[in-house]
Amino acid sequence: MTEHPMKAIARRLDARNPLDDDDVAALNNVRCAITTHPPESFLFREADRPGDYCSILLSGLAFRQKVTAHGKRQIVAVLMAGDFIDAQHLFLDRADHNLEAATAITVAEFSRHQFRDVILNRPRVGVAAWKEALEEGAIFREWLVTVGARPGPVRVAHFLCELGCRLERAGLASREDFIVPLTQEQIADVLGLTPVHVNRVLKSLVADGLISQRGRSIQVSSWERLTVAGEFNPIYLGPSARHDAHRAQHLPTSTLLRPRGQM
Amino acid sequence: MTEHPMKAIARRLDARNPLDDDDVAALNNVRCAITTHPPESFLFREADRPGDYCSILLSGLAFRQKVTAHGKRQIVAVLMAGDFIDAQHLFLDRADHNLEAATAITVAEFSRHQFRDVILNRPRVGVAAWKEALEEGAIFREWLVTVGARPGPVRVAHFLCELGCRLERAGLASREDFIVPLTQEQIADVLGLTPVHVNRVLKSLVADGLISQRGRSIQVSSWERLTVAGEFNPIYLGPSARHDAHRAQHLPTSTLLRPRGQM
DNA sequence: CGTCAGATTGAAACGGTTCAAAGAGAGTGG
DNA sequence: CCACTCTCTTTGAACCGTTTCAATCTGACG
Repeated sequence: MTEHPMKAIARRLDARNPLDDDDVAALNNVRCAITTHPPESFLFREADRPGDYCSILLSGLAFRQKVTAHGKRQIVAVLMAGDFIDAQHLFLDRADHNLEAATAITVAEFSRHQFRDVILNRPRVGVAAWKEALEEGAIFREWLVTVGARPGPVRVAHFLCELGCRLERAGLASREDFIVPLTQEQIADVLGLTPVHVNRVLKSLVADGLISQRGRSIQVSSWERLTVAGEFNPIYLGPSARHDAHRAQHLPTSTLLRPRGQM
Repeated sequence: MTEHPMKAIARRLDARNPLDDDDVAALNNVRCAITTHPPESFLFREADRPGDYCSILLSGLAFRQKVTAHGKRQIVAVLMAGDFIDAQHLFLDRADHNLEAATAITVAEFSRHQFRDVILNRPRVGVAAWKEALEEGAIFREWLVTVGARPGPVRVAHFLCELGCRLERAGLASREDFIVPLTQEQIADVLGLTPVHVNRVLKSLVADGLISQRGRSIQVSSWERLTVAGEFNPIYLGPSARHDAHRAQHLPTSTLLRPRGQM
């Protein structure tokens, strides 16, 4: 908890691509500080020019969101401990979305310019950062599929599967028993549904025996059935996701998805 | 057209972050080749391990797509001349989506490992590549908003605005007169609608005098009215988009979007 | 014990889908 | 140059998943 915050970053990057001692030393030289933010606070807003820092989330849950001209909010990413908050601002000088804390959060802020130099001058760190950024891109694509092409019940199940997997991977929970610190309204804004509908779908998942709820904590009764209900295939989360996670079943797309090299 | 294909890449990267002569020379040393692909051909498929090349689109239109377990296709990105096709595979070794040609396309393929080395060892090139990748991320976020939070007519108008802007920026057309080489079914798969509904919405845009159609070519009658109808704010496309493009009007979100420094 | 945000439920309404059929345009072959 | 074909576009009408509105319930907290 009170470890040097740069260690958290080094650990995260090392998990993507192994670093050597010099890399870690270079990261440790980056100036940084810890800040905390209450729920519903904004770390930056669309159109802002970011300051000279880049940060990762140390604890709590946050999300990226945008608001349409008609006042509808869409949550476009959910961040948990270890995730980069504003990697975009390493190289782009204007925010395209808002970053909001869902719970109380603690954040490690470090010098953007110093970190940028490490990324650009140390290939191993650069590769790790690239993987990090590209994996977030893969999540965006999967979310686009969920929101654009899946019916409500599948969206909810898929979202639960993803959260479970990511929380487990981050060492924060088991994918079969975790807490979703989001209101149903926020879940609705993730999935492009209404809170009322999210509520009904959640109830039906419970009624069907796929999950049970205690407050905001979710117990998955049958991980396999939930992945089928959510058409969940964790390939997009990258190689370190659990190996035995179930591939999506019943693929009527055999021509499209030729499984080549079983992994 | 028959220029050295590496030049196209150098031009694209230079537009994101200025390169010097050595950078360009390093890029020119990367082995590369030109290939062509007919409409509906796939350049790679989900779960594939990419080969040792990385490519950009030289002409034609292509898109990234995924197919759900229930057989619905979602198009998650549209690529036009100059766009990177598989930057993800520079650092990730498994494809998370399918890449399909919408028209006949020509592609410049270059050595993935060589290009990767240039990116990692030449900071100016690295910065340019980062900006490129991060801007695509911003487009994903905006698409998520469109698909998740905007009604059908707004989705269609927004998509037309984005295509017009990007085609103009790429020097391929005027944003007020361009060709969309996609079927209405493909547009539907971009926007998470049915082809029937896309057709009706398109007709209504024509009836309202916002655009006119001749085959698949679109003439924008009033760019301003179209941006309002599409809630289109080009900030997410990055700094080089046209300066006078209209910001989204009627923002009931003044608390969220404080305009700070007019650009 | 009162309050307040969030969760839950019901009933009516609607945006978009589905199904089905007809029209339009481009390319092909006789 | 016409007839044929095939794909894409267009239109109508019934249907349905989701939204909307409104009311009630629940649990946490001061």
